[in-house]
Amino acid sequence: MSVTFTISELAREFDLTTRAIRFYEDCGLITPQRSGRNRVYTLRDRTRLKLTLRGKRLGLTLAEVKELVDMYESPRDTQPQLKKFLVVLATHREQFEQQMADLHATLDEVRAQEKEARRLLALGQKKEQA
Amino acid sequence: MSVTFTISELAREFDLTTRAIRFYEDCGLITPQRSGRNRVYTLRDRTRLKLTLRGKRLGLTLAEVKELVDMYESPRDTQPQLKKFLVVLATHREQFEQQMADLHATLDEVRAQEKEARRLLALGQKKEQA
DNA sequence: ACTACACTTGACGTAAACGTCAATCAAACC
DNA sequence: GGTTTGATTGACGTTTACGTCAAGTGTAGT
Repeated sequence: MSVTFTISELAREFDLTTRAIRFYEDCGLITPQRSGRNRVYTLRDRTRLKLTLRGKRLGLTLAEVKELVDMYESPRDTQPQLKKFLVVLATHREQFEQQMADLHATLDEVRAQEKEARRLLALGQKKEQA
Repeated sequence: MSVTFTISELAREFDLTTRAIRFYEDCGLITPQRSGRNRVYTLRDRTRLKLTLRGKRLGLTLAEVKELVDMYESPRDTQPQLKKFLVVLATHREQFEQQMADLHATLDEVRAQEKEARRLLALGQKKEQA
């Protein structure tokens, strides 16, 4: 059976233009097969596309996304490969943990502002009633 | 007393070029005073610069950062202002919460990969001893 | 056979976020 | 008073991530 997708199916699903999807291919993020001239996307392509968009939402460049996603599928047979893999992973993890801290701080501030604004709003509406 | 900074002091502290700092000024993110031709930065400018960099690490555009940071200092005297403020805040919060979910998922995956790689590495080193 | 529609490649355009000169200016040291 | 040192304002260049035509190809419907 093997599920496949056309480029416009994926475009609709993820709210992208076909141009964007082809661009991701140029960057090596997805490598669809062909049926004649036309691209044929597999579930693996769809997954990588999804990972790409998640990476984008995190502010990664497409090159960074590629490094990450490729790594998940890279060979780790030899000891040196494993060691290098661990080094790169640690680098990425530190960056993500920094981002997590930034995100926590920002969300805390946003929530505090919301709380204060709701307080002021309620206070104002009380006055209106009087 | 009132603490002030020169552009290169800030550049050193935050590991930026002076060009970048001036560019942030062009975007309206900081509005330093002048001493003759030279820019003079206050603690407020420094804070806004710090917020700018945090926003950048989260993948926000400078325009988005400006919207956020400006909002924190915007007037919230009237009811309509407060309501609009709350709407914008909610929008931002949703985006950040999505990002938080993305970040959690990504970090989980990175940690899982690290764990597996460490396992394989230890396993391989055992073999070497034999 | 003609049309419509989806897909293709190719090329140029664009916004964001600076980098990288160049020319100038002003204060400060020797 | 010449010269480093650090600041200024342009102005053009660059990378990333696509948008936007243009022109052609392939297949399905009438």
